[in-house]
Amino acid sequence: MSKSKQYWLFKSEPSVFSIADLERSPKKITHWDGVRNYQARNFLRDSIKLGDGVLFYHSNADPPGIVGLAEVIQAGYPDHTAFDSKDPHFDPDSDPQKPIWYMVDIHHVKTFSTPIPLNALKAIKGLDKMILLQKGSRLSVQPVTGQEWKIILNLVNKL
DNA sequence: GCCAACGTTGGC
DNA sequence: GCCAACGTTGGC
Repeated sequence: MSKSKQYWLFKSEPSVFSIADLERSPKKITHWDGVRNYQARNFLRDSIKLGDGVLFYHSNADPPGIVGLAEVIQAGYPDHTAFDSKDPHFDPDSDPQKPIWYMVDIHHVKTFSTPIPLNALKAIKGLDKMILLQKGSRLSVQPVTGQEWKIILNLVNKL
C-alpha cells in the first residue's frame, strides 16, 4: 500500500451540496454519501486514504469548475444511506452484512476566492490528460495526478 | 453474452 | 431545455 499522499476530484451539484454547504457543516465535515457508480465506489472503498487531497468541483453549475479544497479524514466505509428505505439513495440490494456502496469523510480546507472554471482548466496544457477533461467523462469521484494537483494549486495562488 | 431500451450525467 | 455520451437493465 502506498504511503504517499494521493489526490482526487469530487463532483457535486451545488444545488444539492455545495462547498458553502461543506463549510457550514458541523466541524466542516461531511460524509461523501450517495455515490452509486461502481468505478467511483471502487475508489471510495479501496483507494482513497486518510490525508488524501480533494479538489471540490461544482457540476451543473454556472460556470462549472473547481471551487475549493478538502481533505480526506476517514477512508472508505459502508454508505448507510443505501440501507435506509426513506433515503433517496436507498438501494435494496445493499445489505449491511454485505454492503455494495461506500463513502469517505472529508473536511473543508479552502474555498477559493476565485473558482477555476472548466473552460480555464481546458486551456491549460499540463491538464489535458485530466479525467475531468476527457470527452464523455462523467465519473464523479476520480483520481488526480500529483502533477495535475500541483498545476492547479499554482494556478490558485496566482488568482 | 449480446444489445436495444432506458435512465442519468452534465456541458452548453 | 437540448442532447451526446455513458452506465445499467433485462429479454432473448
